Amino acid sequence: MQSLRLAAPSGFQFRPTALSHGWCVLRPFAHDDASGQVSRVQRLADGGLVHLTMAAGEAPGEVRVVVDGLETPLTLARLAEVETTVGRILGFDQRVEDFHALARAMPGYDWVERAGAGRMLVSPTVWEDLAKTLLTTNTTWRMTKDMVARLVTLGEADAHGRHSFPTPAQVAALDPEALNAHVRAGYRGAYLHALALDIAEGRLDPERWRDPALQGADVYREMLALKGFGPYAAGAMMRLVGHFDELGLDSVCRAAFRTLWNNGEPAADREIAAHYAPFGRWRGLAVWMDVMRDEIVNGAGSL
DNA sequence: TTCCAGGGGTAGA
DNA sequence: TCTACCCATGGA
Repeated sequence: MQSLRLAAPSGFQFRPTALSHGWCVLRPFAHDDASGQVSRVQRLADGGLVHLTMAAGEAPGEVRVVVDGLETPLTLARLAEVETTVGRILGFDQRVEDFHALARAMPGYDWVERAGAGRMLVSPTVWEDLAKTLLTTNTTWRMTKDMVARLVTLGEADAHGRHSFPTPAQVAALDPEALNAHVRAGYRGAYLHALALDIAEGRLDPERWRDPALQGADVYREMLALKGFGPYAAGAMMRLVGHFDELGLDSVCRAAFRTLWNNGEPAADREIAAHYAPFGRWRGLAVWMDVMRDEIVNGAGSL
């Protein structure tokens, strides 16, 4: 076991980042309500499996990471990989200052900067986020958690039986029927298998989408071209690769808008879009802040 | 039994 | 661009 202390960017807050959406409770992530810790098993580039436990550090702007499962002290290469992975998961590279400045000036959004919200918890690979997003479509959150949990058992397990997220090759190695017999993803199973196969065989490189130099419209178009990814799924994925110019509306976003901004009345998507239009290139993030406001500000425990 | 969930694909207008 | 219909799954 080895304990690390990582320096987070200015203004970073652990809790609102960990709870920025439901990802912290989708395997292999786990969230401990009492301690606020986020943990997961991670497969390193050299094949070693580590269990990472991430938490707010004692000092402001510090994140504490406990690494378990491999011989310690870690080699320098493994140490560097763990630091990079944790920084990515917690969005250390996400620049939220401009969004905070904008939110500060918008009625009803001043809490965002005060709470230190705006960073999205992401997976170590875009592939993992794609697979999970696909499994949120047209199903309940409960079912999503169950499908993801079954999918994750295809990954390698550590000595305690805790699995890492399977690689595209591990998922693609099963035939579609066997995959779906295991994951029980319904019609989504074929899309999941095709996605894994495209990545494993090099036809698709979703990691590229994290390049901030890419135009959001181009990334969005490529996401929409994936089977099973419509406006909701592609819009939600955009948030996870650092582009916020799509709304990614789903039933949760519409419900949040109805409650917060429309006197409990249903609103057409064009009305919702008009509300978020003043946020410009940040509108996709503003949508999600409304969804998570109760969880982050009040600890609603809805995850 | 029917409805619906953190929707999307396809066919036909 | 819009609509109708279909798509597995499982809880309410």
